Amino acid sequence: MEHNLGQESGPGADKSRVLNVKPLRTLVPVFPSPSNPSSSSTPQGGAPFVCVSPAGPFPSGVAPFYPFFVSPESQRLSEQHAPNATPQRATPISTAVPINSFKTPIAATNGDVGSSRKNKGSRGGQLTGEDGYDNEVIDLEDGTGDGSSKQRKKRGRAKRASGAGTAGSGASAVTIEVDLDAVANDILQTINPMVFDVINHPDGSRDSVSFTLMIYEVLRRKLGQIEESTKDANSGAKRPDLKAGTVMMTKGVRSNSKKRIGIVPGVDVGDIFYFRFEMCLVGLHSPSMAGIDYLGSKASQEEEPLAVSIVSSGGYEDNTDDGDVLIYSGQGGVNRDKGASDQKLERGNLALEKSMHRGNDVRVIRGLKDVMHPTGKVYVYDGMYRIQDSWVEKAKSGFNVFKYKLVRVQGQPAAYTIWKSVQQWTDKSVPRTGVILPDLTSGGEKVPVCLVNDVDNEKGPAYFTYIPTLKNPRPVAPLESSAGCSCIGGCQPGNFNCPCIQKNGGYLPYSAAGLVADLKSVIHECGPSCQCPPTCRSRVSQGGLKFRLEVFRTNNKGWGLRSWDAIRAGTFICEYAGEVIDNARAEMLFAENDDEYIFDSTRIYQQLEVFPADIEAPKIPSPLYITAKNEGNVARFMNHSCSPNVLWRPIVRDNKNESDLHIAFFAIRHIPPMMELTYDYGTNLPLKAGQRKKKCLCGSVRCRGYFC
DNA sequence: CTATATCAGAGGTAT
DNA sequence: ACCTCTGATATAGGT
Repeated sequence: MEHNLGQESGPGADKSRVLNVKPLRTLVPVFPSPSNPSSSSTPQGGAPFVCVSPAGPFPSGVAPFYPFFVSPESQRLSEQHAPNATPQRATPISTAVPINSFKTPIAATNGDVGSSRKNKGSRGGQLTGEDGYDNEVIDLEDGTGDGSSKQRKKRGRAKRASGAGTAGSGASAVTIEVDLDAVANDILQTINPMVFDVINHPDGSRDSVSFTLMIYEVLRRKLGQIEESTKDANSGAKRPDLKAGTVMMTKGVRSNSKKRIGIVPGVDVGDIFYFRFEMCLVGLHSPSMAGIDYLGSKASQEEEPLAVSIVSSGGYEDNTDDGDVLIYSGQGGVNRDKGASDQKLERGNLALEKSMHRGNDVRVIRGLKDVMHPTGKVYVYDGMYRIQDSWVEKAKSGFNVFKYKLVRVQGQPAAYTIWKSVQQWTDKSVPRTGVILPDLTSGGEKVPVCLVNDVDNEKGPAYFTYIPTLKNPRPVAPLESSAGCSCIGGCQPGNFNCPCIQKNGGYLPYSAAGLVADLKSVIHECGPSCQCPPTCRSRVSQGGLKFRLEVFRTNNKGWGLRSWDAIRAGTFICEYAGEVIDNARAEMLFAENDDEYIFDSTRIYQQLEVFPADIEAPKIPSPLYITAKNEGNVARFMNHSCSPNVLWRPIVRDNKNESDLHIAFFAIRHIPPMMELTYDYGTNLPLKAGQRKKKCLCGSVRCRGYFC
């Protein structure tokens, strides 16, 4: 909540006390106090914020865009305290449904469940009917326009699973059939139809790309969650990434489906991806595996193939020493059965050759190892490169390999070089410049959080004490039984006897990679009463910081928060630490208008309405107010944005006969390193006594103009 | 923890 | 039909 220039130094804040010395876990100064008061923040005297007229909440020229955002009226959080109110939604599929809800209807056991291909003649890519569910029709264009080219084998997708049902369905083993296509269809049915209009626009947009990726993530995680909880012992490798991707392709839920040379609308240089399919779905790079994407001789008006994009991710002996130059290896020369051979000037190799001669630049994606997830990769879109040279050389194998020298086009935003810089800071070969404090947590977290200013002369935020966790977790009446679980080795997917899994609708709340499976209104974690170890997958938010964050000086928003490490969508980042206060104290602080660090769970916030069911989220058991003015963690530095990349969710943890309530922040999109972390502060209308609207400086095209 | 093995895959191009 | 700088899991090796 450092959004306002110098606002962190309130009226009572003595400038000389900025960064006072305090014991462990307290902000410690490493420099003398500024002697020149002019470098200090603006004093509190005048109105620090531009107040927006109540008549015009949106800046002129920017119309409210309700199809994708929930209108403030419809999103107002209920402030009634209904402790046990977690009504089942009437939507076709709620965010969490016990698996037996997905039992394939008898009508759908025709061996082609969920596939729209065979039904193309009558229904094309419509999202309904095939699964036997009688859902409202959402008419989707089938982006392929060709339903018969692929006749895939349809194996019965039914899975067997043994184990007790969810609470109330008894403990007898049941055979559960799960049709993932039907599940996927149900999820797609819950999407706001207007979202598809944006996605299907022939020219992509940031929204189109963003929505596509959000839907893909929801599908992928949900399918993975279901699959892991229903798989039997000897089931083979599962690929929810492919399954979700196929569904999206089949239904035409993709952006920029027309392949093109040059930039891709809606995809920014520096954007990151965690699956090849993501790049495929947004039109950045089509092949699901191959490294070179090109227009065939038919597709390009010319008689020759032309390259459009390449992925360099370690499969060949590429050279990436220079951040702006890439020596890329051609494709081919390796065959599982026949062994190594010379590469030929065909396919992608030929296309790159032709593109070089015609001077057509190509998109470059660099695949890197994901340090947070060593088994996985992260793909960085590094923008346009010019093919400057090509030659043939002998690889280590002794066979000929094509090589292409690509040079990055000037004038593009930094992307891969940011990753290189972070790497250099990490291995200490180059120092991070502008560091004021190497670790403002003073060891309070497992990873240091540095304080950086390479913008102006501000020496640091106002004094506060760093605490890593919420001080007085607010006990709430347990929604159900508060008895913890007895999963000695940690809660396991598919164990429907685990009470914690039952509370999450039959699933673990987090994937094996630690991502939230879905952003349901309340996430139930294991708590002190549970017997599972701290490594339990249901304790993700209790592990402290994982990312190397830094508090940095923004250009115009005071201090902000960002990460050296890339953050994958769905990842827990931190909780909101501070001091829990009651309603009366919160009202008082609001009235004094002197606390910029109040977390207020009752604020209305604007949220992407991709899944309208999210309108009601988050349902918090009771209002929660936290002040982080005097004590807090990194969350207090997160600024507001009307197009945020972070979202909060309430976490409930069992603790004897009560439950502890925490606020956890999750990434809602992939966040490249060094990009500011922001969430939607929301609005509090009508304003509480003494409260003022604050001018929003997020710069988003959707900026509401204010927050409060 | 890092490296290697295994293998079922997907869309796209070419045949 | 053929190709391919995947990705999850398993196993072996190293520190």
